[in-house]
Amino acid sequence: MAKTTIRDVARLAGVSPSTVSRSLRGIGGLSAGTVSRIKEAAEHLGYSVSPAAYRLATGRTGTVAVVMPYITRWFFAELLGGLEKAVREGGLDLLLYHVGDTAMRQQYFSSGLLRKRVDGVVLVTLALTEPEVAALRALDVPVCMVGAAVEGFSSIRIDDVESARSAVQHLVNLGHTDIAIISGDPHEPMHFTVPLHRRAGYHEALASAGLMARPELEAHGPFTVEGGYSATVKLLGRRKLPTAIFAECDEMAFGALRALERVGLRVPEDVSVVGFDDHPMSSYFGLTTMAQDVADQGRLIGERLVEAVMAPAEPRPVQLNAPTHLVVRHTTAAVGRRPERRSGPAGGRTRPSPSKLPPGGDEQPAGPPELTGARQRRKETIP
Amino acid sequence: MAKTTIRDVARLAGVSPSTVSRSLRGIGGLSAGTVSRIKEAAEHLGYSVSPAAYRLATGRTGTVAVVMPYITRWFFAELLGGLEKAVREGGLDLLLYHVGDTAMRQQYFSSGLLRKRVDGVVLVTLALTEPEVAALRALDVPVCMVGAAVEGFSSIRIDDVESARSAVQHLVNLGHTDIAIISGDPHEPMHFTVPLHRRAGYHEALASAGLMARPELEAHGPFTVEGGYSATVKLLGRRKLPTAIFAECDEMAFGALRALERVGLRVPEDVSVVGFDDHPMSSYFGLTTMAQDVADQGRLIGERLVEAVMAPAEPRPVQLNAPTHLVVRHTTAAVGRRPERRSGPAGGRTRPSPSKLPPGGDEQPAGPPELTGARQRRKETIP
DNA sequence: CTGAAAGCGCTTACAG
DNA sequence: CTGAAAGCGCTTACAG
Repeated sequence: MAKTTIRDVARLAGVSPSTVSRSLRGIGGLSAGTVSRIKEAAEHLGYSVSPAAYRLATGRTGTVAVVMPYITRWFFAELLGGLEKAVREGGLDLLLYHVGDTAMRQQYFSSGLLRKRVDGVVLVTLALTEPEVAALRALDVPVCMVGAAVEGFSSIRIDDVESARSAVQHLVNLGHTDIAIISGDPHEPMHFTVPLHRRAGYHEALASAGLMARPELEAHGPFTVEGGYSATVKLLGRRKLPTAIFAECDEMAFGALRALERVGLRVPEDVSVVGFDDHPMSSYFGLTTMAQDVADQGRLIGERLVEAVMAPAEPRPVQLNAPTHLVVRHTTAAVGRRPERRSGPAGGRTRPSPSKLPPGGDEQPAGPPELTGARQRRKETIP
Repeated sequence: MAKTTIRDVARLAGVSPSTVSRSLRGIGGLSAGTVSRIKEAAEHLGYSVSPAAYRLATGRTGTVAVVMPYITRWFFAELLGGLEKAVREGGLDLLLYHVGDTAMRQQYFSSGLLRKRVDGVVLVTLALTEPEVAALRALDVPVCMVGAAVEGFSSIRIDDVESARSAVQHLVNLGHTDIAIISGDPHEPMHFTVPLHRRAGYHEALASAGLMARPELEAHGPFTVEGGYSATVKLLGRRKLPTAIFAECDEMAFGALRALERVGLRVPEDVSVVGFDDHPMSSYFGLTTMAQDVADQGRLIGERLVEAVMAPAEPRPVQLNAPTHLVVRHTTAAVGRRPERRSGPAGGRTRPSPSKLPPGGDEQPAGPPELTGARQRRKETIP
């Protein structure tokens, strides 16, 4: 059954293989009788074209590659979901490539692993070097980018700078002046641009409010809960305590909330927190955040790629801009709402001892475990 | 450059194409000089074999398919990460297929979309029907399963029944007798077996403790935060309130914690909660849970598939068993630790009014937003 | 409207 | 140890 060839179908239908081929691809004006006879024969034999032969004959693979630096992180899984849907609905197969570090990048780009293998590629949040761009161009297939843009390639992205600026502006509007940022490591080897841009937006907001950017208000770590936790721990160990924290992604914000909780700082009374993404768990935390629709970005760029792959002539690249919007929940509040800080300009607040800060792991002091509690209050804050 | 063929290499190296082919595949005893000359020529021309031609000539695709019903949910994203790594290290490509509903299943299995397209397949948590199994066998390639087992296919899975039983036994050991379960919908159309098995384990634990299974202690929803939230809301709207809840996955447990919080029930004082999976955010919640290493399962079955695909003769299928272990944190406690419930066997507890339960969405009453607070207490419960 | 033939770029017995 | 040739299963000008 799986071995049925176009010749078998031709024989059974009493026509030549070329006719079968044309008929199957719906080409040319075949007589209706012939067409239905062929269709029947093909059905009867359970025939399906050999992708390998088709590829060799036409040069088209019917496949696109998705290349991303993470798979399990929320943003990437979400994007992959949207992409897969669009790509499959477009009738193409999706090849998944994970490039987690610079060594893997080498492999993928310079050694041309994608060559002759795909009809299109989408790169996710990868900041391409010149040689990488050149290698991609040499592939001579449509290339799409998510979260970055390169001349000649289609792309979709949010405005990270402006979105971050606006998130921080929300904090400024609430009267905060000591606004910290927990960001991605600006020196990590993959050179992701997202953290850079969001940090730039943070600085813009500060500057336009006439606030100084102070190094002691910046800390970084990976875009994970743990990364946000440890970055916040660093922040809390310094001389100057922030009254607000901008987290470059929600996962980091979750970690920040955890760290603040552990040292007894209340959110938003003592510290406001704003995140970025609107992760599905953010509403649980009542997290104020800059929302983006990631699955939709995947869908849109996927459709774009399908279109480019299918088109007889490659259409001009387009730069799509995905929207973001601030979702105000309950982790941000005006500075004025923290009455206990009014007692003095500088001395009215006790700094938690950094030495008491626990690591981010699982181990915790014994004592009566209580997770919820605080009924009256919390009942109104968490959906 | 991308158009270089084996003939070009042969010409440049001064040998025949067949020799080039052999040399490149490391076959036969070629003279060292020839080999290096060929290698040089290939390098110089930037030659890489055409996958399509290779496939057509050998019948091997160098590709495996991963078929799963979800992409973004934690378990699946995590598994995919492990799989991708193993598959790529094995030198194979990974084709991703999402089959989200029964209609898509039809497509994938009956219409033989995978035919001649892959050298192997891994199906994730799909409960295959007989025709589907037959279609898969007709593919005549190694098939691996995750979270399910079929005669003749290799598989990896945890013991869901036993693991769930053991999680619930933990609750029994703490003296709980009114133990509820929030489970996957037993009647959803995809017929996933995981919820069924975990529910069976729950019933086993109950039975062996001499406890009655009571329908009013069961509620279900999808394996998501929202699913767990709404299932718990259902639970709390009934006559009989549980003193403990077993959530079939951690995401549901998060939703349960949220719902309990909202009605002012404390965890674990009023209600104990145990989850399943050990999601990375579980330690944040101090959630007691039955842990499994999902990425490792992906890696193991991926290696197994690679091995089967590469082997000259298909090795015998193996059934791998992945371990689980209970991680006790702070959402479970002995019944005796809830002093306020001692006042009376049945009347000592106020049931929260179900009418006050809000929907799972984002909207919440205004009022002073407070997320953390309860400093002294919480600081000891959350890592 | 339909066939016969060449060609896509490899691999692999088969000869030498 | 190395070539020449057939074949993998399609598609597509090229004839008719």
